[in-house]
Amino acid sequence: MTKKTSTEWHGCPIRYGASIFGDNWCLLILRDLMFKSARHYADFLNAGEGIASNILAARLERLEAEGIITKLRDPDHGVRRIYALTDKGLGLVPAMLEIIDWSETWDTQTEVPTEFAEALRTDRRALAEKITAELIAAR
Amino acid sequence: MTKKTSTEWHGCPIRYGASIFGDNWCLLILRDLMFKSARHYADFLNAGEGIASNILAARLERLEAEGIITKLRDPDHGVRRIYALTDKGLGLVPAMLEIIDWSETWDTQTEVPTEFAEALRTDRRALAEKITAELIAAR
DNA sequence: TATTTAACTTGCAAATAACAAGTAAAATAG
DNA sequence: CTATTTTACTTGTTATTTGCAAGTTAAATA
Repeated sequence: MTKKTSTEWHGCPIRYGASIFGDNWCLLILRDLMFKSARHYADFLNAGEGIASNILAARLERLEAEGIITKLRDPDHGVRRIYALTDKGLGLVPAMLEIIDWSETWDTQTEVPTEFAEALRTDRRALAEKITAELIAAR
Repeated sequence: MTKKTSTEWHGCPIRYGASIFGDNWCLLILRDLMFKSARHYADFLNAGEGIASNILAARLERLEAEGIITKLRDPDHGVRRIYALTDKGLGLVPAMLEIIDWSETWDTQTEVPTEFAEALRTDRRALAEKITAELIAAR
């Protein structure tokens, strides 16, 4: 039996992962960063999910503190900040793709573009690398 | 650019996934089911994370309502219930493995057994299938 | 110099979680 | 066959978090 014992798994990876992944708003912010080209505060605020401004600020701060995103001045517009995924944040792309695949498989309401679903099924690693490369190019 | 538009991604897979994955306690319950052979209410309650009994009951109900777990009488002990992953729940094993891998990679505190980490890196699909097969055999 | 833009902050009401204790049904012990 | 224990919850209360509406601040544009 593949089994955890409390000694073998002392620093539990799921518990750590849950500190970021186990939060509804963090997941949606990461989605916007990865798949919706969100970069500015207002992008997340107006992403259509209805996140409150104080909650958004708190989550961005948490993600930054965890080293998952960076917050930098926008050189084109000094009052703006640009939020971007760090390498650690980009490391979550494969996990996100798994969740997308799972939702597509099991939730009838979920509608993923055919092209994307196809890429997910046929060459997931390539898709992850493509998305990652694009995000690196854009930052 | 790989990009979501609101029309193409109407039933958003991340939003759906977040309804289960985006919850700390749900993630830990799924972990216990997948990797710690948890089956009974008390197993989750005493998993060491300190979940409150009312919260546990609420989460188990939600997971059951979402079709991710089943709740059945224990034939050996009528007052007991056995909680087990459905096929839909088993479908989350790969996503969980991605999170484990990510935590192992990026969190210094996380300690995954060497054998497990090795299997994760060399043959992830095989590992997912092995875990899934074991869980099916046990239910 | 005055207004607007963009990123937050603040204060408060409502919802959710955590804590401690209690209940109910079935099993075991005497 | 009755009394105790086991197991899975529920209930009531307090603490924490969220959601909402409005306000603040710094930089850009008019």
